[in-house]
Parts: sequence; structure tokens; C-alpha cells
Amino acid sequence: MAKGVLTPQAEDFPRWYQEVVAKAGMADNGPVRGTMVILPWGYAIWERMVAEMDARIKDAGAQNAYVPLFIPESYLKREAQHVEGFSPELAVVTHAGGEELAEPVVVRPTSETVIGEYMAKWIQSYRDLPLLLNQWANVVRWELRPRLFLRTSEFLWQEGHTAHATYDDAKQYAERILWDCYADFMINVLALPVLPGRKTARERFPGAINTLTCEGMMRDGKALQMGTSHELGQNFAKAFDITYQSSEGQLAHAWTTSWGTSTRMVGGLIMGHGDDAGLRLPPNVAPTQVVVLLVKADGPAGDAAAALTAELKAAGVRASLDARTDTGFGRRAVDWELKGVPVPNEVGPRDLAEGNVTLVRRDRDGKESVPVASVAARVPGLLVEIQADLLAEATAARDARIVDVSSVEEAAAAAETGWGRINFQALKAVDGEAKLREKAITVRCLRQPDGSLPPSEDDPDTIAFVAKAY
RNA sequence: CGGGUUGUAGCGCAGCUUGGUUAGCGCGCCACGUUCGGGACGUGGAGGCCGCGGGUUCGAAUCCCGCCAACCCGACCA
Repeated sequence: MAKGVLTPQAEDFPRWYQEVVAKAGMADNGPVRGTMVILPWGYAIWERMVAEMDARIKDAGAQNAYVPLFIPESYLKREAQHVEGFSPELAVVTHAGGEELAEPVVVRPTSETVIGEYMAKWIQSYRDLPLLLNQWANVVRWELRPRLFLRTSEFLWQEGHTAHATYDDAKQYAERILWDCYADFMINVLALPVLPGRKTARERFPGAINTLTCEGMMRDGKALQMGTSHELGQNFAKAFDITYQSSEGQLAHAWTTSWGTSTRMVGGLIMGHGDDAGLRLPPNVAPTQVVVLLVKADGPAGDAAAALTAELKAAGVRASLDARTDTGFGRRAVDWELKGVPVPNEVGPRDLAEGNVTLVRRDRDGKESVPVASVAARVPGLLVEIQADLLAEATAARDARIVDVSSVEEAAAAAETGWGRINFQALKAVDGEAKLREKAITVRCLRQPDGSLPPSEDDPDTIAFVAKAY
């Protein structure tokens, strides 16, 4: 491990984070406050996320589509809670084509309203339902305190929008997205042990009747909302007149949902797994799983490294070759370490003389010398091990920071270092949600003791997880 | 909007209290050489309207006035 590359301390965790982002070559601040420039490595990670998430979304039956970046201001105003929730953070375009616009347009903060307008056109009959759409796009929310990846004024995301004939169908679909797309992706691809749960009424998406969330714990104990799935009830259907004729001939409003995950997940990945030497990427999301590091080009080493890279690729491993021997080996090793590639594979003349190469694990100390001929057979299993170990490590870290509490005071204390777990009715009885909020502590999600989703906020057994959040 | 802090090279900083030739340092960058299985070393270079505007002065990075911007802590939030 390189020494003194980064010197993180618990109290300046955000600084450590910024430094990792910069040194790993992931992103820069944009020219406008709160925007960001995503560099190739950061974007490669995002692309991996997109590929994995998109596959899950399609498995859930949704199709990709695209609607406009600009939304007439009047659309936003049709749903009272929605406009109230988003007004403070809208970027509004008042001039275009050299003239003042008759009606200002807003740069979308999210697309429920435009999509609602079009769903109303596209849906006539119950046979048109469910309508399951998704779009990959960028959106703008003029947040007060931006932070690279975690909360930027402009961010990339996917937003799903669906319309259903019944309450039950919409509810089930929102839950399906939460579990089968979001939780599955975050746990099995990102190796982040998020807690899926239900938001309290005060934490809901503006215009939703229920918001489901995946909450991740960062290594400083703070929470990060990594994805949400909303039941919108008939609120948007009524505001945009999304109606259909049932098989009995009755006209009825549809039930809609919306759900999204963003580049924030890249931030969550960094803060969930990063260590003192930079990123640690779980193999399933690593753009490069194995980097074949040519130590020096002496003798047959160069050819061996190239051949090994090809062999790994043929074995289905995302492998790349680093043969830049004009740059010092140490420098390159540290560079890949910062980028978090799970398995650096060192190929040099010394090992090669004995027929070996060295496999390194980024997630923990330890190198193993492996015969060249068996590398391609060894690596896939190693990647599976690393994926599992990172999840296990993050899960243990998460659980170690969750404390059972029974009062507002204890909950506040728990939120200093991690999350508090408290019976929600007990918290409600003393107006605890409002009291905690004064200390910047929020109820991150509600869950049943068995980990399932609470049918409402009122079940006596419902557990609230409280924490500070990014 | 409230509270705190900072603007000097690509990045990170010193210098300012007590004005004074050519504004320094580390990292990074370029050249050459020695190195190079874990950010190596030496020598030599390139790179600055010292945030902006005004003032005081023989002379301002430094003192005075005004402005702007960014960051941190809160309210907001994927």
C-alpha cells in the first residue's frame, strides 16, 4: 500500500472524499456552482451502473423513452405539492431566441409533469395499461449545498414513470422496483448493504402518497438516500387527466408511480467502500476488474502480459493492460490503487522466470503468486470472493454502527456515530421526528422487524432508523 | 438568509502584523542523466494583472474603503 497518499480522519471525511474523487480522476467541479465534469474513469463506473440497472429495469418490463429537457412552468404548477416541493430549486429559462418568453420554461428537476401530460394522450383504455416507461437523462435542481456526486445542481439519472389501472398494481410495481431493481443492484453489484424501507409522511416525495427508499450507510456513519420509488396515487393522474376506460366501460383515473437512481450512487460507492488509499471497487461494477501491470519490458514479459490480458478477456474478465513502462512501476501501481481496480496483476521478469505472476487484492493486503497458466482459471473465482468480502465488510461496518435506542436523546446520540433504531410509535408519541430534525437528524426509513415494508406508519411494531444524512 | 473562514502558479500553501530591488515553497509539468517489482534522485527549466475596483504613498500582495466569488456549519435535497 502506498503510504501517505491520503490521510483521512473521521472528522474531515468530506475532505477525504473530495481527495479520492480528484486523485482517482473521477470528476471536477463544473464551471457553474454545483455542476460537475465527470472524467473518464468516473464515467466508466457510471456506465457500468447504467448497464446493470438498465438490464434490471427492462426485466421489470419498462421500456426506455425520452421526453424534453424544458418543461412549461404551468405544468409544474398543476400538482400543488409537487410545485411547492420543487419551486425553490428550479432553474427557470425566461429568455430564448433573443426574446423574453411568453411563458417561462423550467429545466426539468424531474419529469413527472411532462410525462403526465403525454400519458394522458397515450392512455385511452385499460388495454393501454400498465404503461411502463423509463428515461436516462440529466436533471437540474438548484440545491443550496452541492457536493460532488452526492448532491450536484445537475445530475445524471434514470427516472421511471408508470401508469396502472389499480392502486394495488401500482403499489406492487413500486415495490418491485425497490426490491428487484434497486436493492438487488445496490447489494449485489455495488456491494452496499442498503436498507430498503418506507419514508415517513414528512420525508415523502412532493406529490407522492408513499415513498420507498434504499438507505445506505457511509463509512462515517451518515446515511445516503440512494434510490427512491414512489406511489403517486391518483394525484398526477388527476392533475394531468390521465384517464382510461375500463372493461366495464367506466372512465377512471390511472394510478401512477415514479422512481429514480442517480450519479449519487457513484458517491455512495466511494464513501461506502473507499479506504485510505482510494477507491475499492466491487468487481461487479469495476470498469476494469483486472489490470495486467507490466513491471518492466525485459525479455518475454511484454508478450506474456499481452497474452495474459487477451486470455483474461477471453475468459469473460474485464481486463486491461498497463504496459506504460516509461512511467515508474510504483506510480502506476498507486494510480490503479486510487482507481480501485479489484485485482492488479503484476507481470514481471523475476516472477516470470519461475513461471509465475502476482495477483494482488485491492480490498485487503495480500498478494499471491500464481502460475501463468492458471491465472485465467483463478481470477473469476477471486472476483467472486472479493465481491462477497466487500459486501460482508460493509455489512459488518453498518451493523456495528446501528444502535437500539428508546428515546429522542438516545437516538440523537446514536446519530453522532451511526444510526439509531427505535420503535416508530414510541418516537411519534413524543413528536420525536420534529425534535430530531432540529438537530439535522431525520428518520431515514421505516421497516418491519422482519425487514419487510410497513403497510402504513401506524403499525405498532414499525421500526424507524434515524441518522444524519448527506 | 443566519453563523464562521478563505481568495497569491495546474493543485496545496507561506509572505501581510511592522509597505521597499527580480513575490517564495511543496507537489505537478518540461529537458538531460542516474534510477525504476510500490508515488526514486540530481541538475537545469517553463509557468503569476498576488479575486475585482478605487484610495493612501516616492513605492502596495502587504495599509484603508467598496464589491465579487468560493468554502464550511444550519434550513432544502436523488
